[in-house]
Amino acid sequence: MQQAQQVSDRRSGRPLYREIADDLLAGIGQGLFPVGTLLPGEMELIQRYQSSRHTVREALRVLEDMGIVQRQRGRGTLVLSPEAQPAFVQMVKSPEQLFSYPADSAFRVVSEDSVTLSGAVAQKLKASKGSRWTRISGPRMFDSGMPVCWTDVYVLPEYAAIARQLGGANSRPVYETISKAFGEEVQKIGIEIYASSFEEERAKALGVEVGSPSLSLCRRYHGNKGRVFEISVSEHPAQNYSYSLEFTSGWQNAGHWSWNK
Amino acid sequence: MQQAQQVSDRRSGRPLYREIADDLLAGIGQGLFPVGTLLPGEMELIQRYQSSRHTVREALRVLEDMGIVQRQRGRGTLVLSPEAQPAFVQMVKSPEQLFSYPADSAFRVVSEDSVTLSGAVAQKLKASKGSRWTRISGPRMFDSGMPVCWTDVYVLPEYAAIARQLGGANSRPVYETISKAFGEEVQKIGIEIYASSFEEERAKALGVEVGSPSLSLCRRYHGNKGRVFEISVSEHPAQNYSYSLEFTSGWQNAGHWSWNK
DNA sequence: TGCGCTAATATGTACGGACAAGTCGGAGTG
DNA sequence: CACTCCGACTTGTCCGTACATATTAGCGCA
Repeated sequence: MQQAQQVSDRRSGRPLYREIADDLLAGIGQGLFPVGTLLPGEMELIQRYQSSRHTVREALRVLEDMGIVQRQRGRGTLVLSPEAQPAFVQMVKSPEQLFSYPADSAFRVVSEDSVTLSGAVAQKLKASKGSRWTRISGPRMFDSGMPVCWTDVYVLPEYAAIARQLGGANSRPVYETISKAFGEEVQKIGIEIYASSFEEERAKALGVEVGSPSLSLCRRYHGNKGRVFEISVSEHPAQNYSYSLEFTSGWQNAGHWSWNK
Repeated sequence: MQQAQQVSDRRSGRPLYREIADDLLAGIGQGLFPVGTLLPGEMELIQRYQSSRHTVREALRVLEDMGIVQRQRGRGTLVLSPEAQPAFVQMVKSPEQLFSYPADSAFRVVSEDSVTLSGAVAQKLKASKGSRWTRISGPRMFDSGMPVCWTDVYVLPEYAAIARQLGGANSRPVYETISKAFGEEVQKIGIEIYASSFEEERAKALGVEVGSPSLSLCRRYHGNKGRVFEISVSEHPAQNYSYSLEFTSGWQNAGHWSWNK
């Protein structure tokens, strides 16, 4: 069936380049073109499918956009993955949207200290036990006086200086402040969401009942070489905070970045 | 500068189609082609840049992959966004991973009834007040007896029949069962996460303390024409459940889905 | 006014050709 | 044996053409 000299009847209503892509995909899935090997060259595919180079390249482009293959000039088309990976993708225009802190709220720094992570905290932050961080803590309140959350921000000791730039008039996210000051480019953000309940001290600071449910978000920011340079933990009163996401059906894709040297 | 008769010198080392894409991008950013309007047609761009249709289309394809424009046969190229949007993208290979329910757990249906949404519930589900749904409720437990969560699944009345296929041996997600049985293709999934505390009835069913914190997830599944066909609400005991996400810097992309009817 | 048909226009698909540029192995040379 | 260079091969870029198909506006007609 697959790899026939010609792709079936051509009355399917599907474009030829899609038929070819499907056929190649099936061939990859069946092990005709194992992962890690090179696909037949364009010229060979042209003969195989009795088609034009343009059409064959269009088919290969589809596979590339799906993340199935990777093409490289002068070398060939490398098989990366055995099957189509329809992916649900969430889009966030900027890391800022991962915060979604209300604009009419402000962060107030109440403490800044240097800490060495104990086992329990290290596990919660997914950081290595014994590592040293500068911790900046305080509540975020609406201008109206309503509490937004309590936040603990952990940054690398060498970035401790940014503590003085936070709070008050500066409503920019911490990662952005660090990014500008030290040239860290955010490459990845990990978020963990869990529920808990407020212990006494923080409940008092936010003016909520002790033991009332809280929604906590732990965000880990990876910088230039994948190194985690900031971890923040925010604890929100449950009744006025929720976190929403939206995923859209699509393909994974890796394309159109600047290969140019 | 932008929209010159020819794109600068062509000695930049960058491919012509990228130069054209950059030029169009600059034009969009400067308001020459406002968001919501149509870009000049391919033929006009060919004249403008003194290039071939193939090259112009390649440039437009770049913009489309970046999410800047959307192309539509017979209509034109619509400007969607004013600028390149390096986006943080979360990839989930399949909607199934949005569940991440442990394999060694099972859903037990304890009730199935037809409900008309009251204002409060409708607001929580983000559905219209007064709309009718079939609600399937029950706990999900580990094989060991530990509670995973309590789940309320709301499906369109015409899909009520799937209730009989749930629970017990069928550990597949509800959306998948509906998808197969009725041909709904999941196009979008919205998730809202919030914290709450267990009320008596469910606390008893799951064997947790009344009033203990819970992590709740409300998932809304959009089907063929964007219509919501399933809403599920899961309430997890906080101490043994967290939700984690990972975002990677990349391009937003929307391509190669099956437009085919 | 409202409807349906038609023509113009836009993008999608598919064919053809040519040259550029990167990769890799083998022939040739020291 | 190690190194360089060259040529074969592969994908990238770019040009040309033709026809298919979806959309829309406008015309004609009831």
